[in-house]
Amino acid sequence: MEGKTYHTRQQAAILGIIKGSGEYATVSQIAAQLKEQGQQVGLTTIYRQLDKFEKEGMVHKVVLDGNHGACYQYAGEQEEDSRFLLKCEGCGVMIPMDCSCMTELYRHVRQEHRFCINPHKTMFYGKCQRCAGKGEALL
Amino acid sequence: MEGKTYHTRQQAAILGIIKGSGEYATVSQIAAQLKEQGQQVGLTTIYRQLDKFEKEGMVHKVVLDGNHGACYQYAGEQEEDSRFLLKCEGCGVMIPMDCSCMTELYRHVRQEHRFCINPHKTMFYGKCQRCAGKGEALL
DNA sequence: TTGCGTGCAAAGGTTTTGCATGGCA
DNA sequence: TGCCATGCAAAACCTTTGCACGCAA
Repeated sequence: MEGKTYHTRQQAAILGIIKGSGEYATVSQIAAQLKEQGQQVGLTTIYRQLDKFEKEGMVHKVVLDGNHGACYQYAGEQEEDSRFLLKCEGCGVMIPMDCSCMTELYRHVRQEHRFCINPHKTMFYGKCQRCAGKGEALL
Repeated sequence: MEGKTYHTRQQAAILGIIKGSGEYATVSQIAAQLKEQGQQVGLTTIYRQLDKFEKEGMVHKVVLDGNHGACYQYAGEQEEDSRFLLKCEGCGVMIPMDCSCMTELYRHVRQEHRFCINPHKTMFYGKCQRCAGKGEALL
């Protein structure tokens, strides 16, 4: 059902990057970090490796408005259904959150709405405290 | 604070399309529908009008993984904080939902997490009942 | 008449694909 | 040695920008 796979220098390097920074990173950011390390890796390879990692569930992919390019994050241990992502429409910052209220919500949606949510792609847009405070002034 | 704006044939045509279908539509889909109606409108114009509409709150913009291009929907009356969007990772269908549980969640996040969510961009990914049933078989 | 709106062309990004080469097992 | 992985180049997309012209007010 599944062809064999090889372990390569590039694969290890990419994995090292996204494991290292627990943050969400775009393909170009990953490429830049690899370059800094002297580990030159082609963009195509990064795309293909991340796609594979995502299918395996090893990394999570999130597509955001405002950003250029999708964001990827190492899945790692955080095997909780209580995580979710906030992205501020004001300053663009991304804030990962963790709260049991989400576990509750997921259960509700699954039971009442017959839809099984993938917690790792949950995305909320809105305003962080600072930006909400500014009102609509400078957007 | 705000320059004057003109009403144009193109603006009316675009608004007509997104008002007509309550569904989410991409720019290219809108362009295609306009063409069908014999209402030729340049892509640039569609982008600029939708951007303006979004800033005015007249339409909502959502960026999705799997889709090519952002999706826009007429805001219309639905002035409720209880709506949210589900996108099935299996078959790609988008399911709008409406449930008071979200109003509750938004309040919680605002009070406990100091983040003010924009309800119209809320996006959940997951599996609809049919696709969840299929297990991981295909895909 | 004024100046916003339009649309073409071109540029700027990200992502995908084809294909020859490289390298793991 | 077999075959997946790589990476370059090119293509395919979506989206934005510059600029001259059109048109609403």
